[in-house]
Amino acid sequence: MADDFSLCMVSNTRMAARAITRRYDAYLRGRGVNATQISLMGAIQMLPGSTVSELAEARGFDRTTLTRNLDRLEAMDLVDSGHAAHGNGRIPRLTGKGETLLVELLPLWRKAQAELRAELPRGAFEESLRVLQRLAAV
Amino acid sequence: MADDFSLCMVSNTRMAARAITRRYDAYLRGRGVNATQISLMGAIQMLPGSTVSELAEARGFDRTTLTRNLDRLEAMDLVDSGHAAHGNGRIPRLTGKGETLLVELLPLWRKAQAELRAELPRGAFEESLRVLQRLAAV
DNA sequence: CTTGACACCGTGCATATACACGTTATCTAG
DNA sequence: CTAGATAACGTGTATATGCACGGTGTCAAG
Repeated sequence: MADDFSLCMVSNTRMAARAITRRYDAYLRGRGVNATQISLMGAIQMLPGSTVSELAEARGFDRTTLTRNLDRLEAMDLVDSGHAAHGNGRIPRLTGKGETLLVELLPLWRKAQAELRAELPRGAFEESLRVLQRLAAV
Repeated sequence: MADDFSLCMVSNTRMAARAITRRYDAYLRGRGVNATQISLMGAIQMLPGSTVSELAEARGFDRTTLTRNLDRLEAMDLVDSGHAAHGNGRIPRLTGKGETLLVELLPLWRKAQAELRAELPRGAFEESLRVLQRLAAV
C-alpha cells in the first residue's frame, strides 16, 4: 500500500488554512468578527457593486456559502444588501457600522500579516501568496 | 483606506483549500467518503497506535474536530477505536471495511494528485507542498 | 487514603462550506 | 401573449472546524 498521504494536497491545503485561520482568529478574538468575516468584509469593500454570484466567483466560494456568511454579517448590522437594477441580483455592501469596524480592526489585520511575514524566511510570504493563488486557480 | 485584502493570507489559504477540496471531492463523489475523510483515513493508517490528541497534533486539527470526524467514520464502520493501556486515550484504527475502501479508492486519489500535478507548472506541485507545510508550521 | 496536578477525553454552541433542489425575474422565439 | 431558456437567488441537509467547559484516569505528595 505504501502511498504517502503526507503528500496529499487536500490534507496540506486544509492544514495550512486551519493554522493560518486559527492564528488570525487569535488576533481578532473578542472584537466581534473572526478572520473569515473580516476578510469577507474586505472583499466586499474591494469589489463594490458586485452581486453575490460575482463575489463568490471572485473569491472561490460556493455561492450558497456566501449567502449564509452574508446573512450573519447582516444580522450583526455590518452589511446590508441592495437589489440589482434587473433580475434577482443581491448586492451586498458594508454598512456604516461595518466600515467603522473594518477600519478599527485594520491595524490588527496588518499586524497579523506583518508578524506572519516576519516569522517566515525572506520572500516566503510573497511566494506563499503566489503558490496559493495558483492552487486556487487550477 | 487602501489596504489590499487580496494579499490577505486567510483569504488566500482558505480559497486554495476550498478549491483543492472541491476538486478532490469531485473525484470521489458517490464513493461513500469525501476528500477530507479519505485523507484522515490515510493519516490514521500512517500513524498507527496514535491517540486522538497525537493525531490532532500531527495533522494540525483541533482535537475536538478530530473526535467528531472520527465519530462519523465510526458510524460508517470504517474506523473503530481502542483504549490506551493507561489513561483515557482513544486510539483509532481502520476497520477491515475501512482498509478495503481505502485501497479501493487509492487509484482515484492518485489520479487526483497526478492530474493536479500535471496542470501545474513543472515543480509547482512540490513547491506547493513545501510552502503549505511551512505555513502550517508557523 | 485523600488531594491536587496532569493528561487525556467528549459535548454544547457557533461558524464555515458545499451540493441538490426549487423559486423568481428577464428575455426571446414562436 | 405564452413557452422555454437563462441567470440570479435561497433553503434543506450534511460535513468540517474550533473554543469553552466539564468529565475521567493516573500518579505523586502529604
